[in-house]
Amino acid sequence: MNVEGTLDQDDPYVAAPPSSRRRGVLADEVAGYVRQLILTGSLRPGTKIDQDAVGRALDVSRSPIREALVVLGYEGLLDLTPRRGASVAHLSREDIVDHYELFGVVSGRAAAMAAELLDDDQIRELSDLHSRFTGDDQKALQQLNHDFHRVINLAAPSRTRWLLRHLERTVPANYYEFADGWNLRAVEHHATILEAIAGRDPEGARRAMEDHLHESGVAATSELEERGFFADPGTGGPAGAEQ
Amino acid sequence: MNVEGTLDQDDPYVAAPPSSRRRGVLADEVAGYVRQLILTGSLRPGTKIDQDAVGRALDVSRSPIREALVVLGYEGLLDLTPRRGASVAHLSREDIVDHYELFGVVSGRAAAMAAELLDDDQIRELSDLHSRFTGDDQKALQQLNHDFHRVINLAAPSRTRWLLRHLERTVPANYYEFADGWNLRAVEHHATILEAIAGRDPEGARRAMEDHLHESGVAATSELEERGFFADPGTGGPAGAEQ
DNA sequence: GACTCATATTATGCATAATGTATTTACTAT
DNA sequence: ATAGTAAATACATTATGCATAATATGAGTC
Repeated sequence: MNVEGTLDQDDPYVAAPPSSRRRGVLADEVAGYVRQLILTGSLRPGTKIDQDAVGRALDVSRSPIREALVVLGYEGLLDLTPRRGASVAHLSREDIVDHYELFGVVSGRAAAMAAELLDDDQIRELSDLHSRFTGDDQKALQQLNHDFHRVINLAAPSRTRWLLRHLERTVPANYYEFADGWNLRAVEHHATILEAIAGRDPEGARRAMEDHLHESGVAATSELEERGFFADPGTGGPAGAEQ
Repeated sequence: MNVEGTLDQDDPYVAAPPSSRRRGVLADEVAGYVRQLILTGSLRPGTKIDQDAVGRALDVSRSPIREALVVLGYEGLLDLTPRRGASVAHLSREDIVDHYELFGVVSGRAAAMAAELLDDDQIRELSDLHSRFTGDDQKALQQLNHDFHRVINLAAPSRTRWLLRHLERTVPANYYEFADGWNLRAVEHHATILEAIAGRDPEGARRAMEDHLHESGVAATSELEERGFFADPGTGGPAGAEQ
């Protein structure tokens, strides 16, 4: 049927990444691929995932695809229905905000522990990372931001770090977060957090971190809004039209 | 069920459930099965998962097993190494305590929202569930406990509920929790929580819930301790004895 | 013309086979 | 005897085939 040219209309499964062909992580690649499609809005909420189409796009079989779908289901990005396959979950603005709020209370816990447990070397490292947080290079900023939080999270026990990784992965925004003037706000927030930690003020650090994540959620939501991520077909629209 | 005889060394993959043969949920069954083996201590930390053995025990093929292992990996119960399969994660006392602490901050958030948002009917239902929390029937107590928390969590947004389900599933203790005098303590805790919610006191509800989960963690840890769940050589270190 | 039921088609889920990689074992050379 | 290397084995991972549930299509009836 679809030899190759018949994907013009609406076939979101287009980009066929380089055939890394490295075994053992195919499922991860597939998960990343589908995650991107979802978080960038290429796959709209409610859309069914066509396993064969994914397989064709990435040139892999259904085994790794299946594992990837299970993972994305656990991340909350897909709804898995037993004999009906997977479909893109409906993520509302409230869900995004809530997600960041959760991120906030867990990160806040880590920050409070950091204020008590980090040694002077680590605080110096934190300060150093903070001072380098300038420029326009999105990739670099993202890396610095990641490292900054990483040093803080080192003070938390492993289970907390595990949950933070989990929450971080599932956030639909990491990709665009530092657009506009957001990085300026982030620097201010980081300064407040750093100050509280250096001042050995656990509750202050917790509050600062919670605020930071809260505002991150607001920023992420409006960013996603602009990208048309919440493109409801409107509850008014009848159901028969979507593909 | 199957936990009694020689399950330590030889072949932990003993119980072969009836061949339900119902499609679409095989992976869930496998996940539940392996989860039980881990949480009951039949599979010790560091043990490699023998996929063929699981397949033989449950009479299923590799596909659903693989999906189950991916899930358990995401739950933190298994360590998945790319080309080296899955092995049981090392869960320390600190991990368990930490897990309940996380459970606490998220549940606390839900409880605080419940104090603000639950209507009178729901509070009555909560009170009713609470008053029925007596007797010795473990199953019934577990169900009542579950319902009690469920009503509270209804006040939280869906993402929070999702995370709570996630955290609940991963707790190595649900199975034995109400042993000993723990249910008496739980009743007291629930009374305090209920009081705060009925009194429209968000912060009180949060604190009460966090305390509840904290003590749950302590109880769970000692319960697991008694069952020999932490049967590693002391915190010192697992020298190269394990396989 | 709308609805119901039967049939055909599609796609999901599981089993099995094939493939490649890590690990162990055997052998040789120093 | 030991270290290094190469063959062999075991096993994780991916691909493919097949049975079945779900969905779409069309005929027949009210």
